[in-house]
Amino acid sequence: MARRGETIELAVLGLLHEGPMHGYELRKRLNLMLGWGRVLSYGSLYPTLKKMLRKQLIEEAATTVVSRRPRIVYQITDAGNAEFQRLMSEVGPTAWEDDTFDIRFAFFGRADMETRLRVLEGRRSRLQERLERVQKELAMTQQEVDRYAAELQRHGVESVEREVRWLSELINAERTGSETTRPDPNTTNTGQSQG
Amino acid sequence: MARRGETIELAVLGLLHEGPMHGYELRKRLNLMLGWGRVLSYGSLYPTLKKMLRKQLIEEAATTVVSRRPRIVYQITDAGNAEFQRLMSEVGPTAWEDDTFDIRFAFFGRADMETRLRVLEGRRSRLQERLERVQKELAMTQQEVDRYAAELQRHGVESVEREVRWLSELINAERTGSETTRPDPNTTNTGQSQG
DNA sequence: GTTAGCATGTAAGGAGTTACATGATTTT
DNA sequence: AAAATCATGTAACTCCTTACATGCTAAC
Repeated sequence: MARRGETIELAVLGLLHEGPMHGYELRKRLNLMLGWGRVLSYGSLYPTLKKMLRKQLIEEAATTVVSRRPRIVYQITDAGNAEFQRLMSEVGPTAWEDDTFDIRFAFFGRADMETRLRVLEGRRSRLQERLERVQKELAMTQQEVDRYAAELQRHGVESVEREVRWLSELINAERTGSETTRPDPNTTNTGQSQG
Repeated sequence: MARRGETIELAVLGLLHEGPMHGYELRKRLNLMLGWGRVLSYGSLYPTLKKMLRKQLIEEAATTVVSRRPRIVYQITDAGNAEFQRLMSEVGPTAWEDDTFDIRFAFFGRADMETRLRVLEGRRSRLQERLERVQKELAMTQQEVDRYAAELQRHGVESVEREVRWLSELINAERTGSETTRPDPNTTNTGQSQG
């Protein structure tokens, strides 16, 4: 079973799928990819790379160009590929928590449809359970909630509901095989200058 | 400067504002309040309560009814009130990260408008910076992104834009003093004890 | 009278950040 | 030549979770 710490490993394996990369670049790509929350630190990445080297999930690539800069370029091994597939198709809580779901989703292109559907549906079920639980408890604890606390609740519920709809669209798209998730290019966003 | 760990303390202080409570109840309320991410564990809460006792931010309340159950009821002290105000009005990164922003927002009813605006605007600026940074890097790294990775990006941007709009509405409501959600008769600041 | 849930705690350990330390190379 | 950024790494520390340990009380 995947411990939480394997999230970084999965991300590294997924990125190295695209081709050899060195640590610094991995960090940049990773932060861009999941930049909506935390930022991955060197103190976390480099030890992980060392560990993955030991486990032979990755290996140092032969330097093609004679060192412009002293850097260690990593590439994925066969064992690494196998581990990537194993982690991607894994079910259970670790697969649909916020962070780890995002990583998995980003690498969906390398997974088969069965896996994609399993992860998407698992995530959706989990969010729906959260919604039900909160709404039940909310109904039970019918206390005079403060205005701001109530607004936070409302906003939270709305966000999760939106996420559920997004997942449903994706699941539908997978099932029908239709490529385009959104046919209309003019959705209501494009952040106007709000003052 | 507030370390990250003071988030739980802030939450406890905010909840105890409503009245004395014991640990088990605090945990339930907290998990309901910020149930959208992690769940607070006992191993985290109880040591924090002990620590807060030592710092005299809270104290054991005299048991009014002779113990139905053996439980320790805590209530907030004057020092705790002061600390609560200090934490609420604190600026800087710790105030507008995801988790800690939610807590602060939930207790806005106990903060003055100046503080509320500062926190809301700080949070909005931060999200806008993220958006700009990501979109700039996205434009720079004009690589052929995989379909799923692109969809994840799009969804992420959309979510943050939505959050920014939400914050803008709230800021506007604060400024005009209009209470769009409901006309709440009295949510006066400077938390009144109920006893 | 036994199960389920209330209630409080501790010990061990995981996961990751911060701060530190070092040096090369590109840009100004 | 200086500053910025690229690039790698380590040590200490923080925060929190998991798992364990204990016992009460309400309900069936």
